[in-house]
Amino acid sequence: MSRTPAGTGRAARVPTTPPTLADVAERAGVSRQTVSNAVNNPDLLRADTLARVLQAIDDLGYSPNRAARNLRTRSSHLIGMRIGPAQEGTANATMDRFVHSLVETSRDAGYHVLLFAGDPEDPVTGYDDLLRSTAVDAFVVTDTYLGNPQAAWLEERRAPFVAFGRPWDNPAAEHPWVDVDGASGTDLATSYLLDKGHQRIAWIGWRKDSFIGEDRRSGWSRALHARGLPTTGLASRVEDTVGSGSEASAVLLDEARPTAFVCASDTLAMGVLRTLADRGLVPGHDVAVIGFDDSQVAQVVSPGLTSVRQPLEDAAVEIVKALEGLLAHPPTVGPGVMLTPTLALRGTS
Amino acid sequence: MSRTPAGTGRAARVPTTPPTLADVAERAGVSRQTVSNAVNNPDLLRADTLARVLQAIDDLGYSPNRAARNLRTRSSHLIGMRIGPAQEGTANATMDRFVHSLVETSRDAGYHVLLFAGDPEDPVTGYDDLLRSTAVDAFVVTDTYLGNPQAAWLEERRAPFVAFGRPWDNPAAEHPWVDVDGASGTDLATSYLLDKGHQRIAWIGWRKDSFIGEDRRSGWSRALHARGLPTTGLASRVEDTVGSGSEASAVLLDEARPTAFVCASDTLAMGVLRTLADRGLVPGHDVAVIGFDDSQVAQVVSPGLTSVRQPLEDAAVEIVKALEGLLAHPPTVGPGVMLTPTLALRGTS
DNA sequence: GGGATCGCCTTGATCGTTCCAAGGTCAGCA
DNA sequence: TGCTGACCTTGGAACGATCAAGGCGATCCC
Repeated sequence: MSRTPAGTGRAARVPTTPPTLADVAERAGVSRQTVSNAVNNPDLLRADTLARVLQAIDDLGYSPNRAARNLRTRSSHLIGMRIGPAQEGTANATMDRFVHSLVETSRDAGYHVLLFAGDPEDPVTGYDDLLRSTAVDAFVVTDTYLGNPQAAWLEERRAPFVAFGRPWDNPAAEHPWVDVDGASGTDLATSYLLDKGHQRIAWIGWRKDSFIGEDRRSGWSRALHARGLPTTGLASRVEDTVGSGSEASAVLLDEARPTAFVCASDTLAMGVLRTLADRGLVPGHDVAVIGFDDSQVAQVVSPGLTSVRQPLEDAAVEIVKALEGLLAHPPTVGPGVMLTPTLALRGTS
Repeated sequence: MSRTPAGTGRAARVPTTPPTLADVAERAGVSRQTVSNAVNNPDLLRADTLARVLQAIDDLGYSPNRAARNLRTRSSHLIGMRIGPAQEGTANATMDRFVHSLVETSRDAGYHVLLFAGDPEDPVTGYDDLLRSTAVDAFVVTDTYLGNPQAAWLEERRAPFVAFGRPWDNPAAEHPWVDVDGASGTDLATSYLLDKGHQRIAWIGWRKDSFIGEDRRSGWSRALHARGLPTTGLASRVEDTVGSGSEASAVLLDEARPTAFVCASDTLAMGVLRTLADRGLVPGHDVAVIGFDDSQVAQVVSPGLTSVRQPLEDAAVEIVKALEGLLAHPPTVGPGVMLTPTLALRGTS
């Protein structure tokens, strides 16, 4: 659509400053404000004037200076999101998949995503500075694994933000949030296994202080109880590492003789697969295994790890929707949004 | 260090506008410029004045308005980076690990990372708008798999950018770049296997039109030739999928009887592992396998996939260094930087 | 025909910061 | 006392956009 100004002369192009509203106005023979309107409120202009201005904009390759616009409108059309260091040794790339979705979705809404890092010890670093310098319009808060200090902190400061993760430790929180129903996901997985005839389905999850872990666990027990089956002795809670998953599954196999495992993460599920391999058991045939997160590991490992998949694309869409409400005039805050995961079926189940 | 203004009164805090330079100046009893200097050129102030101003800044919780500063200084302290959609079905999370490193490194240099998405068909979408609206100071260009149209495009526009990936199709390019020496990595892997006594080491790589693929392949053949060993019949070029890797390794095992595989990616290596499992061969014992990228898959799969690891943290550091040179006054462009990968040893070798 | 109304465009002020050039203060020295 | 120079400090003017209000024809209506 747009074109470079004045030909493609390769040689002496001075590093000139980009054209401004005033330049466009002069070329089109109108005032600055008219050009501004052509960009932001085209309806206000007569058709022929609009055409003339747009032509001038195109000729000059004009694009509104972001800094000036931000200053005047007090908004940056930037959404801040803090990312922690990449976790090695686990299969969890959920955050990265989510970032991709968020970037694409927010682009359609006219926003860009600004990433920032913070001290892993202090969940609040980084937010403060961006907020006070009005560098971003809002935040997306993600790491809500254990409670959510950022949310409380931001809420107190009246900073606009949307949480990806429900307010576990404060159900009365008033900020908008979007979350994936983990219990529903593990229920789905467990019910699927039950339908295939499994009766003894074990659970390997995280430490008890993880809200998310307990939520996922509840879906497993719910599904079993719904069919009148016991859960006693079939559950284990460990760290989120392959080794822990392997050990836990070994113990469970010896003591409870399950025919299937549902795990709180793909990492743990990989541990189960290791134990099965050690014992010469064929996953999907002798013992079924289902993980959580549908990581790349689940996708490329043989024979393919069945896994609960979070609808991160939908989550991004809902989050951007909530952000738009939050930044509208007047701001609107809808109820929390809960999304249902799906089951990515593969060889291990 | 900084503190919230005026206590923690929870109730009636009006959504007030943040303090400005003028507010700080008034409180400290000095002029705006003096406050500005306190922030940007503290050396210019007398010690007692500086202390007084800093106190006022702290009291008010002042932070310079980014938009205003950007407008005046014509710089945003933002680095743009385009990300493509997350690739499903492959083990490649290199980009994500790199993004994490880049965000952390650039924070230390006073920059934030702005992510944007673009039409996968057109490698140039997105850059144009950010550039003309002066939304970012510079770009980091990553997807340089096949040639590098973005680089040429940006170069023509005199936009500051650093490429992660050498200018394959134009060695005379004058932009700064940082890259990882893939050939050195596969040489390292191959030599390691040779040292362990392997004589017949196969290669599974990508299509011939991939510069990166051919580079990595050259390290393998270089290492073999260095010991006077032939490469004929030991190489295969396929798509980057698990299935392709599996098929290729099956054929190679039948026809060339290699005792080890070096692969252009972890995805392909996972394919080799699948074939070995199908044939009852034990990886690391019967046949050695080495992948490339040290993905999470390599880390969690059993018995652990040996893999060439790119020093992405170092790459981020070098790139930020190059960016700082590019944005200095006057700008400086150093020579391209080539980094050497390492070998992450695990069970398959 | 006169006044109100409407559509369309223009003008001046403003957002919060940094740059610029000039102004102020004070000690040191003759 | 008056001058010089070093050192801080100061007000005014940008940066490039949008907001608020106003001008100015043409149209409408009684």
